[in-house]
Amino acid sequence: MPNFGSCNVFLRATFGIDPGAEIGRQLGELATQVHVIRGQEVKTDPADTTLVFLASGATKLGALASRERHQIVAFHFGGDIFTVPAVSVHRYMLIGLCESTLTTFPAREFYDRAASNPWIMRALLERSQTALFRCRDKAVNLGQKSAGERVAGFLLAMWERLDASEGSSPMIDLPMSRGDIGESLGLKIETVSRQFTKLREAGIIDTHGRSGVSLLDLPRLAEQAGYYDRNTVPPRPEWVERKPELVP
Amino acid sequence: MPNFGSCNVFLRATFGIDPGAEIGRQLGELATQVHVIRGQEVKTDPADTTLVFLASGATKLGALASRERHQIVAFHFGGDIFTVPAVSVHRYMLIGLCESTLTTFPAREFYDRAASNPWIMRALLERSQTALFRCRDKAVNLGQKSAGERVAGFLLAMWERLDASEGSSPMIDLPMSRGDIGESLGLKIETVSRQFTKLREAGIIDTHGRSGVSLLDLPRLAEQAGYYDRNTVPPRPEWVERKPELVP
DNA sequence: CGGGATGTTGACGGTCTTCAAAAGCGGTGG
DNA sequence: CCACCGCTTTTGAAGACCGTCAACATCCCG
Repeated sequence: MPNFGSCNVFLRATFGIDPGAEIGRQLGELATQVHVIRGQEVKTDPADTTLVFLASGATKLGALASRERHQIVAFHFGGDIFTVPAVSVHRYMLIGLCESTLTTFPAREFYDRAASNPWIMRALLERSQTALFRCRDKAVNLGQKSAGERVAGFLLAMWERLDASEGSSPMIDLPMSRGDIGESLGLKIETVSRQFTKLREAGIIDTHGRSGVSLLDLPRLAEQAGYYDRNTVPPRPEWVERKPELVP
Repeated sequence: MPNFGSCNVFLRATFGIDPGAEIGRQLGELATQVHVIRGQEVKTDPADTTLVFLASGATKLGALASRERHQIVAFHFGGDIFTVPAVSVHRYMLIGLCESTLTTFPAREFYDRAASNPWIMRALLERSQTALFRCRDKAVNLGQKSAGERVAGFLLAMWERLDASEGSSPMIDLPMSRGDIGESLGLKIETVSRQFTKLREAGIIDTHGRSGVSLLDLPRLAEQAGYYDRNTVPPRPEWVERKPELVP
């Protein structure tokens, strides 16, 4: 039985599809409406990729490296479109950070039906690449950066994605716990906490309760994150210090 | 001036396009043929994403976290299609592991021209997702696994991708140096070397020269990689030990 | 066969984790 | 409105793992 809930909102907002159109009906047939509360898992097909539209709320996409070792590979917020992979070497799971409503589709069938619509495929491709680029940046952070750099970088990334109010000192309201942050950054909760304390003592941030964070000094925060310079174009010349080796 | 080299091979092999077709001509106009030797960088547009088809050889896609800190986010081999991101918080660069020939396209324009062809878009989307899933697995490894687990997992992944000869004990010929492996796994070269030594002393692998590795005991190697069990379906039940929290 | 790059091994030190306990927040009920 | 209680967060001390520095061995190419 077709499920026309936030699915229609999704199709219209993301792809510009009139829900009354034939393609809208065909895709709507694949939709499953899901509502989760904080901490609850969204069940996805372990045998095939699931396409997810997060209508409202926030979720974390995590993987099990082994029992007791979780890695969060991405946070998602209202309006996001993403995929939950089938089980391979790691098992992924999608969990609500707060009360959230979402629409899920079996990815393969969705693609089959959407293939004839250039706009949809283009939108899916670009969002997939955005996710890939974010994931690559995460890999760089996990592989090369210290705990302090990771936490600072995390705060900057969240500030950009949560689009804080344009006050004098940007303030963000983190929907995830310190534990979630740790699992996202490959750090233990105690280490995350210590880094928050360091940034607070340095006057770079301030914290309010469990979730409120004021970014008092963005340039210094970017510096702590280990970026060259976030606001100017990165260095262009001389990238070939890794010897080009003798020409044939 | 259109460049019809391995581009035609690419279009035919990947998308089933007859190079004589109009779409083939239009895409061919965007192609740039590149030939690199070991250690040489493939120049890509810092301002826009580049789509790359690797006709033959092998490359590494690396990012600069800062000067002197590189992270390799992916290795690619002949036949692979992938993208090199524009410069954002990190600068990416594509470097040959050995003599390689490839074709590059400006991604945006390629997508514009290919949008009307469902097959191409579908193929691009699925390859993008493959890259995303690999990258997520890498993030899990970097964030949660020990040096020993990372090296063992790396060898298994390379064995699968390089498709070793079907001998009694699989043997692979690594095209990348220990340094490259370290940069891929977020470890220093000395640590990688020590882990190789451990695996060799345990009788799990054997090494021949710089690049040859025999995988003498695959099950034990998978065990060292920290996987539950690579050959059976991962555990299905009881995944919600993270309390679903009180129902409203 | 020789030289330089690549890889290996050892000792030591720093960063993050582990283990343990105290403090703070936030929701519930009086 | 305030006191209580559970859970999250913070803080501290000790230990493990990986990184750093340095020396040596090996491989591969000319």
